[in-house]
Amino acid sequence: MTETEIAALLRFFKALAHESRLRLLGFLAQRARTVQELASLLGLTEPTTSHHLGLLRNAGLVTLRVEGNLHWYDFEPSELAPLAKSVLSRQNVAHWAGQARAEKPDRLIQNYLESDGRLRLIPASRKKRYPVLAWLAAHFDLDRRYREPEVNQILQTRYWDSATLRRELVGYRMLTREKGIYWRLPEEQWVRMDK
Amino acid sequence: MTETEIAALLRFFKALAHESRLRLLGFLAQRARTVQELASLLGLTEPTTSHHLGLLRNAGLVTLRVEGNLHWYDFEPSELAPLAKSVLSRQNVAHWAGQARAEKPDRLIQNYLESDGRLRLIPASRKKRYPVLAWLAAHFDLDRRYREPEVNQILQTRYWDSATLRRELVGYRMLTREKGIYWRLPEEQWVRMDK
DNA sequence: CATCTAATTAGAAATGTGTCTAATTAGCTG
DNA sequence: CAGCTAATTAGACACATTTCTAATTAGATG
Repeated sequence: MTETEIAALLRFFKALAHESRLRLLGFLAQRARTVQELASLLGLTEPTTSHHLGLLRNAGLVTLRVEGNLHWYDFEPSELAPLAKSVLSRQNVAHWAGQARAEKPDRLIQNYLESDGRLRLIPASRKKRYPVLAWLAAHFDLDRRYREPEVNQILQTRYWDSATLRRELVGYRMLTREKGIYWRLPEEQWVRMDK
Repeated sequence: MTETEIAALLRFFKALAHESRLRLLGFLAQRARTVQELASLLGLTEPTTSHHLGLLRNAGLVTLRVEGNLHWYDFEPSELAPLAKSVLSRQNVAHWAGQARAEKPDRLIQNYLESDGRLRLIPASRKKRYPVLAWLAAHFDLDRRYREPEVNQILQTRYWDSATLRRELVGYRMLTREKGIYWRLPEEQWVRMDK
């Protein structure tokens, strides 16, 4: 086994040898996320989060897609991390996330909220609409079924046009519907940000 | 995923996140070894080696079998390390060992050598004879074939009774013979110390 | 049982890693 | 282009890990 292969192996194991990074991978295995969202989920600052993401990227465990100002990281092991490709399934890794930190909504969402916490408007650009819809989806329990009036009622606490929100949520597969009954889908089934 | 499962996962990755420990695992994947032999192979002191072995053991990657005064460690992942069991084959891990450090024979062997480097006697106890025979086996190239007189000649540089040594080496499957031709076997085929 | 040997444990110095604040870069928005 | 936003980079400090020497433990040997 060559010098560089050992070095790659070492980078790989070192990347996984810290709780913050396991949790980061967990959240990324659920769906692609931006740095500030991850920082808020973990309760760390953005520079620290950025540092950890750099290590994960170096180990070939995550990818980065830059979209304007936003950096979308995703759990996507490369050939650099053959062990990861064969062993770490998205499903399993998603469980490493653990408890998210007290979810004060991140700045991006805050910008679209009134002081009373209601939505000012639905962001026009796809890349800003996505996190806002994700935040709305979190208003629903994963294991509960809802009838349409209930869905509307919940959404109306956040925005006057509940019908549009409902349609958008279904479009992104954050909610789904069958025979008039709605329920929330787990994040790994959402239409991915980057697709 | 529970608190303790994450903790176990973390112990596992941390155990693998240091070059010395990857190399230790490499040497152990070849065969069971004592602390002082490992220390000598890595070029570390015994306390340091002992410390690393403790971490590996805690992570469920190696086992320890005490035999009198000697502690035999072996690469033998437990259920504590499910990832290891499924992914880290003995064969592959053996390559992590890398270059052994300048092999000044360890104390145990030194005790059986004259000042000129010749063997004083063949240790009577199985557990001391084993490392001495391993040291003798290293006198032979892995990829070469030897005729019996050659084998005797090499062994006679170390001890007067080459015939007994030759028989012992074959018995432990450190050497093997077919139609009067001898060759050295890789360590993973030796009769294991602990069996 | 006195002594020797292999290993571990204690404790200290050196090195490495994680985290923060402050400064900087790069992209977007009016 | 002036100002704003998301992210990274720099630098400093705290915390954790590695490694050593010295002391201790536990088994073997005469």
